[in-house]
Amino acid sequence: MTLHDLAKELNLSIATISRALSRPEDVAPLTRQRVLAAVHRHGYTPNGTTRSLRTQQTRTIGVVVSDIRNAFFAAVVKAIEDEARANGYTVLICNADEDSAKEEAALQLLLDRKVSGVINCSTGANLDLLHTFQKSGAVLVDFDRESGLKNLDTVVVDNRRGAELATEHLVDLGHRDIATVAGPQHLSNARGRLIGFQDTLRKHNIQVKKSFVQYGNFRQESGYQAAQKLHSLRQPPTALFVANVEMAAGVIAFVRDKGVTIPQEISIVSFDDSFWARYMDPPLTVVAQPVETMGKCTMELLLARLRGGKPAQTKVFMPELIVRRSTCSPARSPR
Amino acid sequence: MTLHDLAKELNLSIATISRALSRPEDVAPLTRQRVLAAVHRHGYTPNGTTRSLRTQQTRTIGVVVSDIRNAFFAAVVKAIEDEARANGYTVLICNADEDSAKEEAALQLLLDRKVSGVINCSTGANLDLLHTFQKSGAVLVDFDRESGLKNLDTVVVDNRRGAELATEHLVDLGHRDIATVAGPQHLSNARGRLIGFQDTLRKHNIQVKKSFVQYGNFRQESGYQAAQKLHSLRQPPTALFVANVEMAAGVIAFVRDKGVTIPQEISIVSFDDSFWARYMDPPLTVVAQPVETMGKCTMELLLARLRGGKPAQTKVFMPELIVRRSTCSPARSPR
DNA sequence: TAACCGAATGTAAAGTTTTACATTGTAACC
DNA sequence: GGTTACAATGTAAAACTTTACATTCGGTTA
Repeated sequence: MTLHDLAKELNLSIATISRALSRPEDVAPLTRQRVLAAVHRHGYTPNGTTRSLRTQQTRTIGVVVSDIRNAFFAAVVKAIEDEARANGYTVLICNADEDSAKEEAALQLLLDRKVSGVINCSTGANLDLLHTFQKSGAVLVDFDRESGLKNLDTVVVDNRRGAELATEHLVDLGHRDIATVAGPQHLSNARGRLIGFQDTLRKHNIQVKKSFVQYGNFRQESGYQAAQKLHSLRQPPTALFVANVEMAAGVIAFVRDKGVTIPQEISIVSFDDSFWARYMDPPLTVVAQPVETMGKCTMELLLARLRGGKPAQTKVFMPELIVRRSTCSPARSPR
Repeated sequence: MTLHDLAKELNLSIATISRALSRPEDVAPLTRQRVLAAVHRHGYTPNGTTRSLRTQQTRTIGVVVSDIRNAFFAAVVKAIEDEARANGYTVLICNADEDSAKEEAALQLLLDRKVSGVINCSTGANLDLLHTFQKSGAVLVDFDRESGLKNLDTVVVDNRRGAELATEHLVDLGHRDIATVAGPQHLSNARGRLIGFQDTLRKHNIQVKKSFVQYGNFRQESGYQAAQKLHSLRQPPTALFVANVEMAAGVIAFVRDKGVTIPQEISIVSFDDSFWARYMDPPLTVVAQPVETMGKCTMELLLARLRGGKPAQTKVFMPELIVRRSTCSPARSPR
């Protein structure tokens, strides 16, 4: 059922039908009624594809996240979507799995679809594609990580500060053998978290052992492996700062497999909070990001940009340490 | 940058450019090379919107779920998306929040977008809209709940069996005062779970008290409220079967707020498993669904349907009881 | 009554791609 | 050499909507 069909049925021109739907005041009341009745009778819906073609805008925002099952991203996406929908935009979610090839595929898809904007949790690769986006007139926003591109809005948490908060907390408890499961260093957030960790230790004159810095890829399995490596060390750490929830999940899986007790044998503090962190055994001490606010803000910036005007800006949100029970003073006294 | 622009630049017709990209063998090797070079040089991407218009297919599948933050749906969506992408389809995710008005908006959006198919976790309202979909030629699949429509593929878990498993487990432990936090009864899965619960109790000659059946809406807050009501009963239950994870989260939040101990004071078994359930305090006894398999299967059915042929079918998956430590025998002896 | 006005409706173009059909040019064959 | 055949490319229509501009027609004004 198209405008054409309706026009024929009602003996009107397609223009009149179109107008009856989009600018009711431009059409005689009686005509409008007839049109509306027919539309309803046939369950007609304008073809969004064609409208996009004609109006040259898809009113769609692409969001590239690493994994929608990750509670952090799920929450962000929800916030983004609510805000988008409220403004008449649709959100297209793509999983990149922290894999630059998949990210490329996702971006290519969004490019094909001529989205109005992209919220990118970049792997840092694919700069060329992102650049193509900008040239195409799409609005780009970096979220969670900085792609390194110029002239785009950026929404991040203060990663160094978050790591400081976490590390400081461990040091305060008396730990000296503190390790970290860091994220991939090509990501700005992972770098920030590692630097915050290292700086804090140095500030307290604690040597940063190389073996105490394990690198993961922000995904669960890598957390498991990192924990494994740390555990097999001659002198394992008494405390651990994990750079994101997913890896923390992996760490916890390993620790449980091994029967290591938290926090007595190892204190754990992780970046990112989630509903479950609170009810875990033991409840997890975490560095929480204001997820909903950040998601909403991201979309607001994007929409503002779309409406034109405003120059690009960077919003840095403050993380918060939530002390629960996965951290305590070390059993063996510090050397 | 459009075909037109490229054509002008290369002094070819748009048809040739189009062919060079979509059916390389129909074009002279040299020409193809020239085209490819230009395409690459300009970062040209065919306009997906227009292509959809021309080919009359969007290669997009809409998925309507209640909340993407719900671990069950997050996992399902991931599985669906992977399978879709592997087959050249894009997935459009919509949140309905178990709210029929929001579901309507979501379906309307998908209708506008002329999606090729819809995977619907229906609230059961909006049958008319779903019907419009079918008339429009889109393929519909019911997931998790049955909309009641005829002639569509359906993927569900055996809800009665799941509830039986859970309830039987509680009865076996010696519980007689068993309550349930049921889902909204207009949803087929919620009905199945309640019936399985009731039948099992009856089978064991246990009276099903009215006050022991609390109804929630499958969302967290309603779990909290239901727990509250059960807790305030003169004679509270010693065991509880919760009909989904989200409500279980609410129940746990309440139970913790009140300082009630699990499982000593109350045994809890919930529908749906998640990574965290295992590491909670105590680890949660659950009825698990084969989430990934179900998600993948759903998409496979949909794609098969899209390719034509196959009549609609219903796949019922078997749930599995995973006993962890949130259930034990009751402290007070059964009356 | 002629001229004009405005409301209601119609006409047609544009947006970009795909593809059936048409055209061109060249090589092969008799 | 003229016909055939085929490969390469071109032409133009179609997909459906929005919208600038054009037309129609009843009524108002001088």
